[in-house]
Amino acid sequence: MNSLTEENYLKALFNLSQENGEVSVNELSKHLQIKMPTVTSMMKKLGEKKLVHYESYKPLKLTEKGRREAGLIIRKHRLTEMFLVEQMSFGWEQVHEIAEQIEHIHSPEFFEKMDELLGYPKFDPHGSPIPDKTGKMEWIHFSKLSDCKVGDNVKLSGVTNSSGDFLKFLNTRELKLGIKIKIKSIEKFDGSMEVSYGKRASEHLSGLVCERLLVEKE
Amino acid sequence: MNSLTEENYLKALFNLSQENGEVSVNELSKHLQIKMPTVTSMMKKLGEKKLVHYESYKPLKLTEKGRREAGLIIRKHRLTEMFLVEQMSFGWEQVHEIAEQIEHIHSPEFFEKMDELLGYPKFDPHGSPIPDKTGKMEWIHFSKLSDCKVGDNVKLSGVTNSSGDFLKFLNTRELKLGIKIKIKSIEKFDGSMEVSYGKRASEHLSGLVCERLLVEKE
DNA sequence: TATATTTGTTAGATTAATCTAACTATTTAT
DNA sequence: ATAAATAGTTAGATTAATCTAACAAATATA
Repeated sequence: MNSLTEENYLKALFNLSQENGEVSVNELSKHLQIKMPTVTSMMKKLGEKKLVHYESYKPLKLTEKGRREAGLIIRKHRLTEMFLVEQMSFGWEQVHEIAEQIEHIHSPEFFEKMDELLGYPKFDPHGSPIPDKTGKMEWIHFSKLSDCKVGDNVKLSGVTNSSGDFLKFLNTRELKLGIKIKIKSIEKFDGSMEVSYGKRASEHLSGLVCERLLVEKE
Repeated sequence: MNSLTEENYLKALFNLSQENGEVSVNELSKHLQIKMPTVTSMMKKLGEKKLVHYESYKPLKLTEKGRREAGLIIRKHRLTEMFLVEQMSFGWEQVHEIAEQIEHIHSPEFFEKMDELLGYPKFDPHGSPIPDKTGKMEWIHFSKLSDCKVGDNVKLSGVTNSSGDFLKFLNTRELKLGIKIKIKSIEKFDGSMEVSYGKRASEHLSGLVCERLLVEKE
């Protein structure tokens, strides 16, 4: 059994290694806001538990076992977010903080029931995939809105940032998952876009926002 | 903010002091399965935080503040049990373990929402009263079935023990809250009873079981 | 390549929560 | 009323998770 603290390290490693599979001590330290020596010693401990491949001065990598355990924590987190939105009518901007705590509950039956009540969802309210019961996660190929071209018609399918402030901003613009967006023009130097969607004929989205919106091309 | 550990001491004190308002270090130690010296030192700490009246060799008493904070934890526990039974269709024998963990979640909105979805319940699935938002709990005057007389017609309104085994036993006998029970005879020397209820014309209940069933006289 | 910067590790201290062993106070029973 | 039993406390050790200070390795830069 892993401690709550260990679970948080595993989860952070899982999330950070999404790109290249490797994470530096420094990166992990910054992400968790925990000083590097503390991270080093935890990595040694997780190394002994065969959850992380640890060697001095080498980048960190989760083992297969580590990836599985981390995936299961993230599964609990995302199922919880979905449950809060779908069954308890929370807004998608409210659920991260609560799920951050509930993901550490030890009760297979509890999450099994959530999954069942939700109809075995594949994505959470922010469009992130929910790992399966073995901790495995299908990786998805959504594009960033910022990588699209003028004239593209796309479907908003996810966000790369679940901070309350960002999601509240999207709420004010009626930007929710599933809507169709048409790109009317792109401002080269700052990456901002002029788009239309729903009842909004013309909206300006900053480069930062476009970077954070994940879309599927039709 | 109290730690999870502190919360568990507060809750235990609250539950144990239901009778006389005072608890011995020994009692608390046994209940929590934590050695007495550890309990003593935690009591000093809670004393400094003004949650407990602590004096060497004197019985322990929660302060007003301590009683409020403990009541709020128990509120979260009981709301959770109710939510698990009513909204997630768990059995009443399954919910204690899960609620034991969820009671430590810090999120007023989460429990507020539960309360609302449940229609502001006053009792949990085992018939225990749910403290209000200020941590105050109405004390209730249910009698034990074992204190009733032959011929009494009573309503089963609560249980004093929420262990899975006991509740599963009640399930097998179709004994659930709300049913009407008629006492047909009492065995003096062991306190066991012959009763009838629902479709069961004659059932034998041991003295131990009768001690644990709370009823309201008509 | 030599130096400076950044990254990572070691050593040692701190805090919370726990324990055991030894001692003291209170309560119970003869 | 004294001895025995029970309850409570003190002292000191342990473990997990954190920190700072000092040092070492790796990387970037001049």
